[in-house]
Amino acid sequence: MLWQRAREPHAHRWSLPGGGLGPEEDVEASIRRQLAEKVDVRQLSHVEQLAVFSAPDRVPGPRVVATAFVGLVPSDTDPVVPSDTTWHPVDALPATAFDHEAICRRARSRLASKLSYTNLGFALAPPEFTISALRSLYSAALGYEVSATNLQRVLSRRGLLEPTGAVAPVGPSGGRPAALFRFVAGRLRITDPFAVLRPPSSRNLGT
Amino acid sequence: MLWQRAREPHAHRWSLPGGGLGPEEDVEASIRRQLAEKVDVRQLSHVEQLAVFSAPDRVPGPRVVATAFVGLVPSDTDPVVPSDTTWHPVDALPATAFDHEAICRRARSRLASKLSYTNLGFALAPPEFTISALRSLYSAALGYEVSATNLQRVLSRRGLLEPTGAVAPVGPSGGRPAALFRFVAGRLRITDPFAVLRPPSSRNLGT
DNA sequence: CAGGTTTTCGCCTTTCGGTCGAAAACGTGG
DNA sequence: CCACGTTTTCGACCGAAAGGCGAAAACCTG
Repeated sequence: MLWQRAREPHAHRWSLPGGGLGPEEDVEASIRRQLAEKVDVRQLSHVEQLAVFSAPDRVPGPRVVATAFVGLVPSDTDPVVPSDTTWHPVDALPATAFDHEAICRRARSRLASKLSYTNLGFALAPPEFTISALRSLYSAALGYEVSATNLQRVLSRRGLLEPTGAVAPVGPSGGRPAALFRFVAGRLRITDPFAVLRPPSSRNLGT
Repeated sequence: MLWQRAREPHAHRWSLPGGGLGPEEDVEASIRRQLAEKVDVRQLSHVEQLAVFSAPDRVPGPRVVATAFVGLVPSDTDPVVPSDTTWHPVDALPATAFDHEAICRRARSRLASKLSYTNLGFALAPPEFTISALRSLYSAALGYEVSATNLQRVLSRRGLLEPTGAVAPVGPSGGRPAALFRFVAGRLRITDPFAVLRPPSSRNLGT
């Protein structure tokens, strides 16, 4: 989500939301406050620090050190945004201001990595979804196609997926109606990565 | 590596090395400069940003926003340090200043996670090592025992390990002399994590 | 040379991930 | 109402990865 700068520097270029750190807040409170001016922050399903960007010349004029965050919203949310603000596909960004394109690339890389070895998928998915919808989400976020069969098995084995019992309405071209799933409650915050080199005799999975 | 504060605030408590950001440097250059006052920074095998700590009351007096880094040195290095500075086991930290204990815990957690799904092990190991020495390193960093057999197999399969041909001198109680290994050159920087949910038909491993 | 110690290696089992194709469950059009 | 296309689901198979175990190897000491 970018907004188009009206004034110099970098007028007309697109910019990440953000702003100065207030005296009574930490950086996460600050970014949530900045975002609240753009969207309904209650729709944020996940927020995490990305990195500090501090090159002396990253912005013209006085030195500005930025703490970049990754904020995710479920794919079904279409928040109302101000007129200068729109969503852009991360693969086709417009001309961006300052180092914001590099920040976006880092964020995209972080997302792709964490999708694979954590339960972060919950943050991208709507409350209920079909496996093929989830497959599309993962494929888009990872940048390559994944198998629906395998995706379902891997997430299920990790104890993340749960069938709702309902089925989705069928599409215009027919086909078997898809079962609806949700991420299990209690796994809606990011947890430990799924590690290799486990402790010996760890028969603790799936719970 | 902590140094003991001589003056208030938090006199006599132990503190992470660090300091202010200079006008002509980014945060990584800054932390390397700060560390250079304590140790030989050429021994640093890996440096990465950890997180920003920015609670308004994290230090008394004017607000200080800190960008914390993780810096690793190989286990065989014993750098000369100033008289106020010593190494401490991360499981038994002394009384620390400010929020530095929380920072250490986060760093420890980050290290344990990354050891598992990246090639970060190279940063902890000396240039040459035996498998059991490496096993000790991994066990200490992860906080639980790992199998030497499995560790060697996993790292070998990832193409990270290479035998030197030499063997280590035997210990006082005898036993078969251990073969020496090294991390393969070219893998001495952190690379992409080893991901699950791979793209279809990716026959690209081991190279 | 017997006994103790440590490392190494091969074998086995389990788990995991990837692939494929058949079957199921819908529409639609003759 | 039946043949056909479409989409989803599921089971089966396979290879790769990881964990576990014990025998063998290679050293010491007495």
